[in-house]
Amino acid sequence: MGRPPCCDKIGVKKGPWTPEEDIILVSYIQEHGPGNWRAVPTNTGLLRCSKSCRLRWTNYLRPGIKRGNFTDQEEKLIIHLQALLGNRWAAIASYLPERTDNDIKNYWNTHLSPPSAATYASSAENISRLLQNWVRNTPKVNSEKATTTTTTTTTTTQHSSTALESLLGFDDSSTTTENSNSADEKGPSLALLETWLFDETVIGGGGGGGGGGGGHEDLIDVCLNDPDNLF
DNA sequence: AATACTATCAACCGCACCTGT
DNA sequence: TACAGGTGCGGTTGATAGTAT
Repeated sequence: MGRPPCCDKIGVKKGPWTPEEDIILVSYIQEHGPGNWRAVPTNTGLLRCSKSCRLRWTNYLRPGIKRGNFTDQEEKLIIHLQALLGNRWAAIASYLPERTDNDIKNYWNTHLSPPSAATYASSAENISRLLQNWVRNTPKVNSEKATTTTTTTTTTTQHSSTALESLLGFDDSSTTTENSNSADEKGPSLALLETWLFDETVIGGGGGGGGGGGGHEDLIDVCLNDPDNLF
């Protein structure tokens, strides 16, 4: 069933991009906008495959990308989101608009990956415990917000820890809903979790502290007050 | 000063999903 | 409804820079 490759292997340049290529790509996209990647190599004369052009744009050339070290807040957010969403880097990146999925993925693999993941929430029980704690401590605001999304889910969450597990998809029987959609298309349960996630009292969690800076609050503010901005 | 080792990042590859015909 | 093409995503690899010996 061989599907043809996205581009001819012959005559396609690989490896690092040169500044000249970057300029060509950027000016083309400035003129035509991103999209129709298939046409980009043809129209620009770049000897690159369409995927390579898209990748270069989204990971490097796209305006608004923040490079350099991740802040404490970003790191915490990534850890939280990874625990919730798994390795869905694109979905995680949507919460960090200034970072690319590739960046986040690299950061996770080099700084955070297996040990942190294991210690943070390696098991269903762990997450379930966290969520039970959340349910216990959740201010009404959260419930109300969640309720606006869906009342049935809210009532369910408040009463059963097994339901919490199934919400997260630990129960195989619930995988249909879980798998059918990507994280971008948030179901009610995810909306709940998001609310929990961005609730600073939970994140700050009693304590710890590492110094919750204003930057974190800013980020949360954006998430809570202007979520559209994130997508 | 030279070499070896490690960490980081950019880019590629293949698969899965989405959309149009 | 089925098929084909395009796009997006996640995993992996290779190159380079930085650090230690």
